[in-house]
Amino acid sequence: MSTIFYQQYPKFHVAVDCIIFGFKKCQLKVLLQKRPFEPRQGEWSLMGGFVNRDEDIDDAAKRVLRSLTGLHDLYMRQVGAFGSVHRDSGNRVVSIAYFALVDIDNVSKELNYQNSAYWEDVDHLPHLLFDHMEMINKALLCLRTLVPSRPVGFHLLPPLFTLTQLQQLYEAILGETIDKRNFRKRINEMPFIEKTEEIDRKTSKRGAILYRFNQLAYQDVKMFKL
Amino acid sequence: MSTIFYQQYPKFHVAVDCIIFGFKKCQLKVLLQKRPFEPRQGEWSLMGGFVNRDEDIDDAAKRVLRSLTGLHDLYMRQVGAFGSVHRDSGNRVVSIAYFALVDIDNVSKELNYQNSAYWEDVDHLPHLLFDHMEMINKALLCLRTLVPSRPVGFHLLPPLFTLTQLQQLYEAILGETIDKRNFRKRINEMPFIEKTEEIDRKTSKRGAILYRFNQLAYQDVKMFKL
DNA sequence: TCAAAAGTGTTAAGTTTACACCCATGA
DNA sequence: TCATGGGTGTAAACTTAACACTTTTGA
Repeated sequence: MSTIFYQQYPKFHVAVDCIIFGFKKCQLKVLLQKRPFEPRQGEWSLMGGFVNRDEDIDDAAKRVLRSLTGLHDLYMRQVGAFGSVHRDSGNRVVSIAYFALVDIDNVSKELNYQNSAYWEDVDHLPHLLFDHMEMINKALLCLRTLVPSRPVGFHLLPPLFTLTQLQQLYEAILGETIDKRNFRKRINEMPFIEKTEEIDRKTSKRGAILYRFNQLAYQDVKMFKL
Repeated sequence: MSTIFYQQYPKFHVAVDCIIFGFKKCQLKVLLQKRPFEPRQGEWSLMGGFVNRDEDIDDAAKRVLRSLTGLHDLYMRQVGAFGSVHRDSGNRVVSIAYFALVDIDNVSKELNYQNSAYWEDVDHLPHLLFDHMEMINKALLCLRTLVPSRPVGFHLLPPLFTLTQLQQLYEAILGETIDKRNFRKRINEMPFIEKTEEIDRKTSKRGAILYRFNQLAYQDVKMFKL
């Protein structure tokens, strides 16, 4: 074909970097890697990987996410492309950042261990390699913009959750306290957040009703506000 | 350095594609190119270009934008990276989309002509090359999300504008009609949208007061709502 | 003199916020 | 029996939405 046209132009390494968010003990967390190889071995970084020749960039991100979590279907969105000339000290690499939301207990501890990956609180992050902090900040911005108007927070929780857990999740993401009664009033108005028969007894003596997010019921309504 | 590490990984062409928005006659418009070269000569497309070896991707976008508009400092934001394997029928190309907002009368008609570029209404777009329509749709989404909470619309207007123009701009971007009195009430509460002494007589017999957006005054307030 | 766009306030409806006490249970 | 987290409603403040007529002037 007309591939000759393209030959005069330079080529670049293209990578993906993944910001994996989790939630535990009222804290929003990111999965960081203590880089297990050179260059810059031992430094904190996001988990990344190069895009393969016959692989969509989204699929490269899925592959990297899977390799670190063991999860196949997770919520993932592109954050953006990072392409400063000297962003990677080793070579010119254009990297595309993705963020993912996972239920932290579903993530393979085995794979985390193998990859020297650890959960760190988003508001106590160590110094990071290259422009990875910038990537996290942009991902956080995406998340904070998305979360009040789309029911995405549920991906960070187990399938059954209490309203207290849900509220603490929103407080952690948005960085502000929410009035308990107002919060529950709003949640109760959403037909796709369903009360179950189950009771959680782990966090209180009295026990708390467990709720479930019903994706199908949400399809009918398609409206969510904080 | 440790560049050996990178050598085993594939390299790709990296391009930028620019969605240039303008506003004229109550219509939001995009600058499209009738592709003047092979492959796919004659098809409608966004204006794009390959990233140079020692060029930040943002700078590549600025270069392309300048080459088509003649403008140096324009409002520009990244939309995202597009990297499906077969998105470009010629070769594997990862493309990063940017959108820009311009005052349509500032754009060089000369350069538009040289590049076979034409302004088209966003809601009457022709069939476009590759995934360029997808890029425009994502850019529109960005714009529509941004516009009600950030004072970016002004980049689409001349330095002095009437409130009717401003309202029509918002109506065109958001695709909904706005109540005139409510709109003007809100605008009047924003100290950084300043009345001038000038009167516009082009669009009405009576004449309309011209306003100006004061970027510095906005820095102090930093709040804008619709 | 009339057509066409500019300009101007009030009221009702809806939304958001603030706020405090009782309940159930395991230790 | 008491400490802990779970659960519940109302009223005031604020924000948003709906609505119609007068002004100016060039043709």
